[in-house]
Amino acid sequence: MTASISASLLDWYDANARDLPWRLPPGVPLPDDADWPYRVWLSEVMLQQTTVAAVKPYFARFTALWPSVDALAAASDDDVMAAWAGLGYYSRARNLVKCARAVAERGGFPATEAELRALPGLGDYTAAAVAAIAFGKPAVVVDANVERVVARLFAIDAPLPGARKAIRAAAATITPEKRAGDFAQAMMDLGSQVCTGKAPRCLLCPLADACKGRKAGEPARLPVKPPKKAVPERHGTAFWITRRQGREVWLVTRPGTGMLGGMRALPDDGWSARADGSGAPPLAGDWRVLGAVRHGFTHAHLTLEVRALESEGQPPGEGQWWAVARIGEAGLATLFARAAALALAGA
DNA sequence: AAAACGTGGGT
DNA sequence: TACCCAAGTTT
Repeated sequence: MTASISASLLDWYDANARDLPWRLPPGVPLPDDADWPYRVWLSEVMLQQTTVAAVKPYFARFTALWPSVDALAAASDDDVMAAWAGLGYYSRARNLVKCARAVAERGGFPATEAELRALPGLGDYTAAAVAAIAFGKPAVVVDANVERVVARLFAIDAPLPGARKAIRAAAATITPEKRAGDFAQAMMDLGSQVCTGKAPRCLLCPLADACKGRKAGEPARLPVKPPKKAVPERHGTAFWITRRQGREVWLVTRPGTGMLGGMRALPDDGWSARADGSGAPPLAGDWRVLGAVRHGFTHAHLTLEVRALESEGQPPGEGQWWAVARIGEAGLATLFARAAALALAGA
């Protein structure tokens, strides 16, 4: 019974697998090549909480700039952070570099789930995914897609996150010894294309006959999720400080932890997800209000006012003058890229 | 254990 | 428009 589930799913995958830049076609043996685990790992980290469409151009750029884990390990933090700009969850990029250096140091990626799990930025999901997809290990790979598919398949009604243990145990019963990587990716393809959150396409599902959630009537209500918290509204100010008739702008590097940590940015008034900014500019002067940018984070919505000043002196603290013509290469996170766009439009 | 941590696309 | 949420990890 459970064996027939994995067999049905793999048959479906053989016919319906998505063609993705980091993926082998179904059934193709694992390459005996050190760059293969690197590409799997890189794609998995990029895909954490991030859509396939968003990842594609970043994966292409990273693999062109740094074709191997050794190349990435040798890159500067600044270059990697700048290349990650716009993808979000920047702690991933900070951990990416740490992980690359650790892996280069030990001479390649480890092949076991436990060793992978000990690397920076690899949690339960990513360690299992790399073990299965890069090394063919029969690891139990559970992401949000698998949670949804399994909760429905076995009609697990307990609410998340409490249901995770039961979901994982159920997932383990259908994980095959062979083609573990294909199986993991098949579950994720099924979850993203067929067993979708809102309107599952049960008529196209290779597991419909076995699905207890479908039998029970309302597969779309599973898995049961906890109520969502309200997202606070915050206000802050960013400062566009120029010299040389607006040809250079003052940029800072944000602290290594916290929001947009380690990213180059415009100076601001200390706003955070927890509190509004002070509004206080870093320099006295005749500031011009250029407008505001609205930006949604996971746990706060921000209105960022943008003020501009052509300055004689240097602002206090660490920072650098950056050619405005090259602002696109500064590696600004989307929030500050929008603020910069506003400044350039109003200049 | 709960909260922090980005962004863009879909509905 | 507003809300949802996607191949999660860290503290």
